[in-house]
Amino acid sequence: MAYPFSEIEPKWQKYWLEHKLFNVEPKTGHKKYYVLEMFPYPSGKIHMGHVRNYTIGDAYSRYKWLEGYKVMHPMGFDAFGQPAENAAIKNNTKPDIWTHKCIEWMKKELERMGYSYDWDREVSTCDDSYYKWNQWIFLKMFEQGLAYKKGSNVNWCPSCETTLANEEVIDGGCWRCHTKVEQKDLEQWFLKITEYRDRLLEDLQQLKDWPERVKAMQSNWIGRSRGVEIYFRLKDSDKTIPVFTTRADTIFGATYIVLAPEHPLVKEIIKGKAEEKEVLSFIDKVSAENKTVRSSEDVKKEGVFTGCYCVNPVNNETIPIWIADYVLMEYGTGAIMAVPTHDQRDFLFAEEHNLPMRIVIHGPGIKTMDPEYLNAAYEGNGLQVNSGQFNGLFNEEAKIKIAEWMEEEKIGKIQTHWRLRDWLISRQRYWGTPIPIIYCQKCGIVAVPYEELPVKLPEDVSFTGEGGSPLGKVKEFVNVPCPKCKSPARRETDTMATFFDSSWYFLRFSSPRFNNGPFDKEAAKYWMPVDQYIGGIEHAILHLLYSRFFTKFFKDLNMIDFDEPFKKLLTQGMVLKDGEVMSKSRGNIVDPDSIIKNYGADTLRLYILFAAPPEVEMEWSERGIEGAFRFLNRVWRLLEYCKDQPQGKIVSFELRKKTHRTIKEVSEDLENFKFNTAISSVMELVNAIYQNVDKDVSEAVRAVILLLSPFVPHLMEEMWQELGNKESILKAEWPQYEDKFIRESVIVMPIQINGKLRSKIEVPIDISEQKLREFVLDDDKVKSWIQGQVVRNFIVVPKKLVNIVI
RNA sequence: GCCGGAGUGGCGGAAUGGCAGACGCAGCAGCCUCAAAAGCUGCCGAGGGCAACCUCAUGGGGGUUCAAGUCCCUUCUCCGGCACCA
Repeated sequence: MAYPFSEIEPKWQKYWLEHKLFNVEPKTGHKKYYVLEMFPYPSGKIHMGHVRNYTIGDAYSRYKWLEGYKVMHPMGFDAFGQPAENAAIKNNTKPDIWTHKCIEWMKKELERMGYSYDWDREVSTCDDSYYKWNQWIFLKMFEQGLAYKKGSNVNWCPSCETTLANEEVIDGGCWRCHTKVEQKDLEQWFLKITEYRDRLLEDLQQLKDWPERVKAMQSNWIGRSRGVEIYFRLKDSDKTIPVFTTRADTIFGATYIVLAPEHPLVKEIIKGKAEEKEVLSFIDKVSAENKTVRSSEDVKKEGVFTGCYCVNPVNNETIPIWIADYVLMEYGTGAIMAVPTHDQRDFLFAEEHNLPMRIVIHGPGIKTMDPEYLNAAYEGNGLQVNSGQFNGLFNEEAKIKIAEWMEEEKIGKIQTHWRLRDWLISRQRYWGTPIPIIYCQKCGIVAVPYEELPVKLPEDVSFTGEGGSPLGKVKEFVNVPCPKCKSPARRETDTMATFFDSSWYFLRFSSPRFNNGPFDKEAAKYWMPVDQYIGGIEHAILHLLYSRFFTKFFKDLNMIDFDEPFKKLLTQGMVLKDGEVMSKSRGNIVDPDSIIKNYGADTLRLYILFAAPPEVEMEWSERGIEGAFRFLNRVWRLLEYCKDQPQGKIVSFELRKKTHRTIKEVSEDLENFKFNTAISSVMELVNAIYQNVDKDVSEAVRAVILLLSPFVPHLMEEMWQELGNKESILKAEWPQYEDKFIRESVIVMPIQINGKLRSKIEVPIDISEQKLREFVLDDDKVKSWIQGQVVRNFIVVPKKLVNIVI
């Protein structure tokens, strides 16, 4: 008979909720802990990804409770966003009605999993009590010049009919619908995240408990490159062309320069030259080419000579100016110095067009100084040659010396280039936070006064699905007086990207009902930073970068006193089915509901933690679920050996040892999120109990119940109560192991001969080396192995093993 | 190309430089049963041997060490990020 999970689980869920066991308030003298999982978009249904994410957080959170911490473990909903608009059109309803219904369903699903949330702290970003503070933050940024509007070439998703941030473009497609992103010239709102680029990069070093790959991804995205801007004067002119290089050490080898075809100087310098026609037709050809085609790697590098020359400022050499398609206007200055001997792209281009070369770095592998014999550029390190007063220096050193010298001579400037661009946050959608700005004919761009916040989303909006910003069609919303001069003005009809909402929700949780600001300074001081954050790797750049930016902004406003919002980060792996991500289109979704129905939430929780370490991908297996279920039934039946037992049953010392060791192992594993091995240790203990059912197993069973309770909370509450405990297991203490059971008096010592295991002998743990040697050499197997051979070495690793070298 | 991560049985996965494969899944055998299910017990990397046991084995090749899945060098493959980025 399977254990009655469908009765046990709802019973305890109700109990936890009614007794408010997970509600916390700041309290002096208590250790606080803040566990947070990335809050979901309320689609109405949870999927296995949620289950994995939230089960990891819940197990850890419950463990921290038992350890004696006051654990804040909140949950909320990232409730703005496009799917609600689409659903509203499809189901002929309104986004807010739809969203609130979804939130209700979703909450029920989360409750059915037995998660330990403090529901009193719940927030939804679509409530005006929340988005009011989005607007407040926006206005603070606007005041500081960190939020600004500008016209530029922006990413446009034709399917979502809205703009996208650079971070939202994945492989040239929209992050949500994968539609190919187009470019459009539009006036849009940006946040000056670039103002924080140094700190966003440098502070990554503080994040000791973040995964390397996340830090690497952010660092790549921010993309700092240090180098020198060098000024090449045009021959017979006062004009200069700046080029950017990270290899100032190769400047003496620059034998020509190359401009991007779009470079503004090109048309000017070729005017009247014999080459003008050819150059213009080349420019036409390149501009007709698709941008992605042009930047793909295997396309041959093409270019033409402009007929113009410039002067290399370090040696006054006159060198030709070319234009080529492999130089991009978007990066650096749109112009490069070409050093074919030490840059492979320049090398290929120079060979193709028969341009001169000169070696300036002498690497260890280079035998001749004659570039004629090169068949590839040498991009490694070496000593400077043909480099004037820098000859003989190691190039890495020369790189710095040359840069400094160029600055002194005013022929160059040390510079840093960044890949990170400002964050485009305006969206031409309805279901988001209205941007609190009014446009006045006389006063220009005017901020909505703080006391008029929130600018509420109008409710009676018709969704036709025919495109264009829906808010623009609501006259009462758009037409307002200017806050300054009271003359008729027009309200901004774009809304904020939803990533704005999620960039600070972790702070809101510390004081979710606070109405004098986005969060209460004191509460934030107590709870923040988040001690443990858990979520998917897909947010490695987007959400995590934006949240770090907001945190630094709040620090600059003196609202908080720390730099980084998330102390420790765990990125959980995806749940796969048959080697692929579960998705509707693949039709391989396993619905958590059906698993709960057939096996219970405890089984699902146990399985998902046991099947793989949390940070790696896990393959879904129905057999695995059955195994987990089998194990829980086995645990449930342990009660038979605890209740109504005959008096005078003997306590097994071996079992006590196993029990205390298990406590030690599970505690250590939990600290390191090694749920899979923690569970396997408990499984071993359960196996050991079944080997000892004729003895008194009560201590061991009690340990099993406590150790499993973070993973399997409902069943363990039930068993805890069955053992006669009156209070919730959450009021119990995490078990402590006793040293005397961990220490061994006798151990089985493996004996290796030449590193290979040949025998084992049982010896007292504190045996002297002399005694041990005697025992070992007296062992029959050892004798037969070393028979007639000389023992060259006798290595004893105390309490570990013996290795005899013969 | 640069940066980050990973390669261990049929499968998921264990191993502070010290007995490779814990635990689970699948498989095989037995017990229980009229029978089945459930449960319980045992076996379960490959090759050799009646057996005791031996040999090989952690992507490949070198090295350090008494001892390497683990450290170093090199190489291959896969996954992720960035990239004609100067």
